[in-house]
Amino acid sequence: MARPKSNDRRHAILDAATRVIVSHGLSAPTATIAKEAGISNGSLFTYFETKADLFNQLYLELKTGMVAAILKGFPEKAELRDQSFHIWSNWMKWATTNPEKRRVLALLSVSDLITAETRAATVKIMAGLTEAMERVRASGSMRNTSMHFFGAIVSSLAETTMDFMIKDPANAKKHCKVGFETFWRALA
Amino acid sequence: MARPKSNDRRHAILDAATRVIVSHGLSAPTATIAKEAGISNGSLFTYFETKADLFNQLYLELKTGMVAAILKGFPEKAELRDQSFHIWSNWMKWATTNPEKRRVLALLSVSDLITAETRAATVKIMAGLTEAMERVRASGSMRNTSMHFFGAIVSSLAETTMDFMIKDPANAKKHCKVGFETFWRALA
Amino acid sequence: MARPKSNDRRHAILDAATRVIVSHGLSAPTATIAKEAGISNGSLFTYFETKADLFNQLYLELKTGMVAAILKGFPEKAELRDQSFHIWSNWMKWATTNPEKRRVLALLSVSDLITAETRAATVKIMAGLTEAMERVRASGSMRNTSMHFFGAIVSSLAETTMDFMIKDPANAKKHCKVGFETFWRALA
Amino acid sequence: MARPKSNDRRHAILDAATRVIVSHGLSAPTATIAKEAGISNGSLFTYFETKADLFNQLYLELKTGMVAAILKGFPEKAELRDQSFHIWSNWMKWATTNPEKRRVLALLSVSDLITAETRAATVKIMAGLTEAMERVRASGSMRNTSMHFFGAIVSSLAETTMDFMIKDPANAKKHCKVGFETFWRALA
DNA sequence: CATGAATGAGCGTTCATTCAT
DNA sequence: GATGAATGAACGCTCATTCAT
Repeated sequence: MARPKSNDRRHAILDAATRVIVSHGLSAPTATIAKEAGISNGSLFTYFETKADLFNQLYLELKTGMVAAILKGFPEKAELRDQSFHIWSNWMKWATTNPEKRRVLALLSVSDLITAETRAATVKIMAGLTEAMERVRASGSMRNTSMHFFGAIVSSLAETTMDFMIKDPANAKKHCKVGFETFWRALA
Repeated sequence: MARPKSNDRRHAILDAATRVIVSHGLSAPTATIAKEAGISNGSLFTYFETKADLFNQLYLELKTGMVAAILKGFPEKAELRDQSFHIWSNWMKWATTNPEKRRVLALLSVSDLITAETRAATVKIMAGLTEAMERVRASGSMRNTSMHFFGAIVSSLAETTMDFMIKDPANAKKHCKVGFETFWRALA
Repeated sequence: MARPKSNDRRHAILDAATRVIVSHGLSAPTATIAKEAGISNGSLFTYFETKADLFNQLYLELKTGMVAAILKGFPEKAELRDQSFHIWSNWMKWATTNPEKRRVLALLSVSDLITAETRAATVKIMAGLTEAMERVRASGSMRNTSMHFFGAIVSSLAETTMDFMIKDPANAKKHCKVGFETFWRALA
Repeated sequence: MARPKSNDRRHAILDAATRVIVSHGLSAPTATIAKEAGISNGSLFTYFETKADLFNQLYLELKTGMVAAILKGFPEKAELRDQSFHIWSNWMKWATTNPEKRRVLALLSVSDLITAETRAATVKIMAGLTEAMERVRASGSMRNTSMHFFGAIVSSLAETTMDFMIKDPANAKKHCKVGFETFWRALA
């Protein structure tokens, strides 16, 4: 039944890609990624048809992990502000704990290697998070604005806050708090 | 500071680069940029030492133009809210009028071709804008937060708003207003 | 002489190779041939040591089949012209009935994958046919020319005729006849 | 005005390709051809857009040269048989003098890299030769057969004869004569 | 100073063959 | 014996940069 395609290897490639992209950007050679993953250049293509395929799957993987981290332990019954803060702080924790993953996600997001299908799949992945946020929007100042716009504003505030938490870790906690308060003032 | 040879040609190249980057991304061949500028591939390198050099200068050029557009007709004596709205709407106008330039600026910003020196130079270019915003910050909810953080938050709200104005031009005016109000709520 | 393992599988591979070569040329991947034969890529190499080996055996197989078809029902006692026509028409029938096999044989013939040994083995395979033709030669205009040359001339006339019968099937019968008459005029 | 594209270099590449194809077949690496031509691998592509382009142009070049050699000194007013013999012997001379070119032409002819356009262009190149042969056909045994078929038959007899002249140079002259007589018997 | 040919390192991908399962 | 993942050399082509004209 032959050596089965190993999930470990698949993940080794994905992890290697993350590391290599951080240092070489999206133009990271597939050969470098393969070497970093401890496999031969050719083997990479038994797990991913093309470089673009690898990057699309990586994007989905990272996004999925991020959303899972954000929603972990979500307090279904808590007040809106507490629910919001839960999301906010989990998000910040994920970003500061995984700055490489965050960086790669950012690079991939603006890359034109990511297909429309992949972007569409993202919507599904984000569904849980979107739903939780929807409740904040519906009862706040932006109740007349589209969820799309609202979500984008939240994202941008969050990303900006993360940037500062990572750039200036000494004041990370403070930045986190200021960011959240700004968010709450703007959107609640 | 290095502006020898024909300035027309230099600008022709910079403009061509903008157009070509929009359609081909940052991996656009220098030869394509040269052709678009109506010069030979070799000539490009008498105006810009390397491709990275060209991109850094383009970045500065675009940023300078953007800031000038934002500050044009700034009402020195007006109330804070009006000053803020002036900046905000000029910014939006520039972005919607020059979507290509904005797109290129965004691509360059996340590119690792832009050097630390260039990023440092940006601070000077932004000085006028920063100063104007500083007054908003100092008297608002973020008076205890660094100007850096504040500026980044403003930027991110502005960029998000622009995205929607460009993506959904039918509701551009509405997006612009909602964006500004969110900004004011968050930061004033 | 090396005919281990399942002969069914061996023939499945040879048949698959014929089909795949027709559509992909001699650069057809062994993996494609294996898949077409319904086996795994690795298995192909338990039946044929190398791709070249596979192609050499295929060449011999096709040639053998062709000669058998040509000689089938050979009228040992008939007149020379009738014997000649028997060969000619059987040859044409084989070619028009098996255009794929003919095409592959042609490709293999000019390929440098076919070894000298294989080419030598061909002589044996052709022995029956050569012998039959020898009688035509010995009593005709080329009686002073080597059998080799004679055989090559016949082949080339035959191949040319086949080309036209296959390319222009509507006139196949006519081409066949014209070809034979040319042959007879030239060689008898 | 920059270094102009050199025709010498172009021909150096074409000649190098001929030599390399003879020893490596059509799968000859472009890098090997470039090195043989004494230029860098990249330079090859300033003269020929793709490998296929190079091969198509080579095909045309070789064919043109062959036809010119065949028609050289064609005796417009001679008798048909003498005209035919002129063509025949020039053809044989070209083939035996340029066995490499002939071999490459043969390989290219059956390759699927040669486009329909190139094959169409061949017809024009051959026009002079076709015309001369047309007269032989029209007055001979194949007067009721298409020129296409006739031409193909002539070609195949010629090619077969060449093979033997090259393989067995000691008897080249004899083979040449036998070949021509066979041709004349068959077609006149 | 303009031109565009020359250079050669570099990349994504393929594929015959091997070998762990 | 069958399977198919693993291997790594090989290839066509690109492109930033240099330099002869």
